[in-house]
Amino acid sequence: MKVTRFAPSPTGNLHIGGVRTALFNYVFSKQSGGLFLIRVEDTDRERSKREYEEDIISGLEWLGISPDKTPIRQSERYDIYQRAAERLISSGNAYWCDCSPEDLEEMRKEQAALGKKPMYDGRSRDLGLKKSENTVLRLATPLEGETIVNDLIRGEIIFSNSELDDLILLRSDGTPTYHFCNVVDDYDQGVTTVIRGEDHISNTPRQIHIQKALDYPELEYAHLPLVLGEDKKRLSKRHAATSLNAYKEMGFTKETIINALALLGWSTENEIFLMDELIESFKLQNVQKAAAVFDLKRFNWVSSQQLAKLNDEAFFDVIKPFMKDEGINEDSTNYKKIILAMRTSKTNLKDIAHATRPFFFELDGYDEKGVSKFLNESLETLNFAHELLSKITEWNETELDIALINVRDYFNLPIPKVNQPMRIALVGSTVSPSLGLTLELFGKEKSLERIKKAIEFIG
RNA sequence: GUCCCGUUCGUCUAGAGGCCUAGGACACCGGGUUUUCAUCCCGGCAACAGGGGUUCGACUCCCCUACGGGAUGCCA
Repeated sequence: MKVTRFAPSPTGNLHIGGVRTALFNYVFSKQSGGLFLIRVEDTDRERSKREYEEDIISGLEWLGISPDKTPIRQSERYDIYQRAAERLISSGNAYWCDCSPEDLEEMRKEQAALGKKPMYDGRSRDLGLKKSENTVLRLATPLEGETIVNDLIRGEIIFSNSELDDLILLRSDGTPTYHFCNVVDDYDQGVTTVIRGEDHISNTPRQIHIQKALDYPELEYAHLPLVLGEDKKRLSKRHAATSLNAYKEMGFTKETIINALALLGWSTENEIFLMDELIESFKLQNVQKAAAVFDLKRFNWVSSQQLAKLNDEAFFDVIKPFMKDEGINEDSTNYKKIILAMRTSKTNLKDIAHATRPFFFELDGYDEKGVSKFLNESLETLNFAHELLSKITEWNETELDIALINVRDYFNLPIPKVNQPMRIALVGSTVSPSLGLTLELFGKEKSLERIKKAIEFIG
């Protein structure tokens, strides 16, 4: 049974890369029948905000990535870190250091000048300093030997201990640092497997040192490849929308987002799947080592496939908020029929909802190309169609199709010559569902009115 | 600078030494179906970063180089 956790710092909205990390953690734990936990790493008091924390947790909740226990918040656990620090001090694994930031700055400069790796040289280590106003607590890390990280995705990664310096556990204001809290909390929460971004690889040996000093058991690690933008730089606002909310607002369903994100760095035979299928087939060992470029086109494709899987009622449910955004309510005439007719016209819910507008609102003009190509030469056709349609009493697709054939036959024209101008008249462009259906959806009155308007437009 | 991670079609990837004439998907291009668009179906284009080894044989193993990324913070 595996216990995993997602440990975001609430310094921004839930990021799409964060969602993927959380997803992999969730799936990995669930397939072992284990637990998925959330821990808010808000030790950076300057940048952490409660609203971000809420955004992150509710975003995951929306996706169905729910924690099995109430999320914990590091800022509320300082006494716990304090106790752990005291243990380290009494066991001789940590010591107080009074070097000022300026001292350290200078030290680094000197080392850099000599072509060495800038790092704290441990000068206070054996001074036996007491805690005072400007002291930080540092971990006494092994000077020799090596630390091996056994990564579930990458295999063994070996670090020479001489590369690592004595990291700060408690700042001079007494607050604990990231590495320290992270290790204490993973232990406290009973985490077995740490799945996180690749950018944490070099942090891992440091954290292992803290673990060892505290006598904690070893953890499993898996470092996920990063998500990149088109230019192969870390995905940021410059490339595309990065927040989960943005994708939600674009009209992607949670199934789409989960599916598409799982496919970033991981693959399986059947590329379209739902959460439980993912839990069944996911293998951490199959996760890619190299970073993956985020591609919105692929997102769109997954979306079209996921939407196609939805039955009518499920589709109405997911598109409802987007219809509302367009100002279209459920009680509008032919609401459901119109949605069904337009279902496959676009790849996401927002665009589909938008595409139904001509059925609900007055046209704000005609497509120019359509006008010049079809409408201008169709005065006679439209007049005739108007006359013919006005006589129809059974206003349904079948009858209307017959009428349209009659128009075509009367003028002996190819079908598009009749249908395209009609489409322009009705929806403003040459794109619409089957014309008989389109007419049916508009209803007799509205159809005739729009054809009339088009005639007037030409005239 | 030093340490660490990585590198297969434009993109996501399959590939665990011979099954590789390197497979699939998205995108793109062409064709078909369709009253338009979309859907759907068929076809096409297109990649092992470079160089050395090891081996009878290397996309697969080793080394070097190049390139990209990360770490090197009293940020997380």
